[in-house]
Amino acid sequence: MKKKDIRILLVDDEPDVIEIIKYNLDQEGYNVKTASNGKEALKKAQKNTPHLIIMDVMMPEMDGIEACEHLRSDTTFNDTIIMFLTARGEDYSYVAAFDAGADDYVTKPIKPKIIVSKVKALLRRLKKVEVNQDKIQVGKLIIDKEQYEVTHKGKTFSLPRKEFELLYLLASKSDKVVKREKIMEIVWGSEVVVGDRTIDVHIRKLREKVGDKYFKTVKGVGYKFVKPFK
Amino acid sequence: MKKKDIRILLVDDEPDVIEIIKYNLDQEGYNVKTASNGKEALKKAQKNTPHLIIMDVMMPEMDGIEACEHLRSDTTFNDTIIMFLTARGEDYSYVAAFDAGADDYVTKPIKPKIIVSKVKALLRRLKKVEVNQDKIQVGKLIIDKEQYEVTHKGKTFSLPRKEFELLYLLASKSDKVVKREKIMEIVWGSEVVVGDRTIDVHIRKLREKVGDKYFKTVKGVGYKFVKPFK
DNA sequence: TTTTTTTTTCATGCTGTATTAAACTTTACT
DNA sequence: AGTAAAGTTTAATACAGCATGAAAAAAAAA
Repeated sequence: MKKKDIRILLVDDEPDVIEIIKYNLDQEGYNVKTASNGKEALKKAQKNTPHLIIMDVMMPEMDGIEACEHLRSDTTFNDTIIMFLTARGEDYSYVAAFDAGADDYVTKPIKPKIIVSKVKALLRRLKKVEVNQDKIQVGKLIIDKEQYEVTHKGKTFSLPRKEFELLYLLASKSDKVVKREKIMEIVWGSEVVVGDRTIDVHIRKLREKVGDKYFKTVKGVGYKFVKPFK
Repeated sequence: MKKKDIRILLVDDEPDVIEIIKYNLDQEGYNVKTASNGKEALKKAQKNTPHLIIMDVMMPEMDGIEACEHLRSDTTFNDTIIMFLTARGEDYSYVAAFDAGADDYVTKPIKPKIIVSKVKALLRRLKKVEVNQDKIQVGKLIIDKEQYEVTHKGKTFSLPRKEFELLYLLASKSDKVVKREKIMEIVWGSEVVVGDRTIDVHIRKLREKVGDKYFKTVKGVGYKFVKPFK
């Protein structure tokens, strides 16, 4: 995932704090939204599903602890990391914050360097969570068998079953030729008898929808999924 | 996972620090091992694969940063959370620690309450994966298995058993396709033989009652519960 | 029991997918 | 180059798979 695709929600009632942190995170290239209290934060979070929420504890309308509890009860935000900001010396807040489900805690005054460092560390974890065995990524192409969806250059679309399975098969053995008989066996099953042209036609569809360059035909043998740059 | 099955490795060269933290974590019921320098820590970690390592930065033999780098280069410890301890005022260490792959950072002097709180917060993620909650919230939809009730946009209503179980199954795997056979197996049980259309009809009921947008059909495969805003 | 609710089946029509046929193009080989 | 074999492409057709309405069957409630 690219930095600009990482969504951060910054919540504080003090505009100064917002400004300085936003500036530093913008510099790093993150996608930063802001809110000025817990209630607004919840709304924006619903729309946005941020990867990371940096939130002041003390705020009007709804404080950070309460907002955090709300977020933690919604599975939508299971993977959202919540980091709190607070003034020094409110020790009990530590406990309350972590009990509410916070992942991290920073005391004011803010040191931008530290915030950025922490953000990087917290997001490192995010990347690991993303891993899912049924997902193949080749260059800009992501094939997700769990969701039965394909993402190509940022656009997500679904494919008919046979087409999807054919694509998945080829991509999972990328750069290796898959023999026609093998394709037949796996995508169509060994009992079903369909003509040989059927495979061709499905390949054709994939070339249309996904991109010609990915599919190389090896005459007399089968097809090969290739990484276009290599 | 039970608390006593959560392995924590505590690394510090000062016996006093070890003692006070170990005491508090023992109280909480965690399985705590200790080491007094980085080298020893690596050895014990290899044997033990801890879930969490709490480690002093400054130590003889091998310091925490170096140990952390070693650990981070070994995929065995991909899921191990590393938390650093250090004396106050060494700001630069923050950055070094996080760059080495630390997940968290606590400054001495140690406040046991805070350590325990942080430990809980860090381990919450670990647990979440396994906890079998019987209340799911996805966006504005709350599904309560204990009450067999659903709350949607503030309105609460109950659903017939099969409908509820189907909804629960799909929502608990939201964004993932659940195959028809899987649905059949879980909602109806492997012995019962009912027609394939039965599933369709129940989906229809859910679409009527809960909202069309949540349910996506994946032809030839099954159904998928989607978060509408995404 | 009767009544109501829930679950399942069935029939129909529609949509998009899978398949085949056929004409055309490329590749491999003599 | 000439020819056969293999693959591509287009279009036409068959049909799987599902939504839908209605209604029977089963289970629960009254």
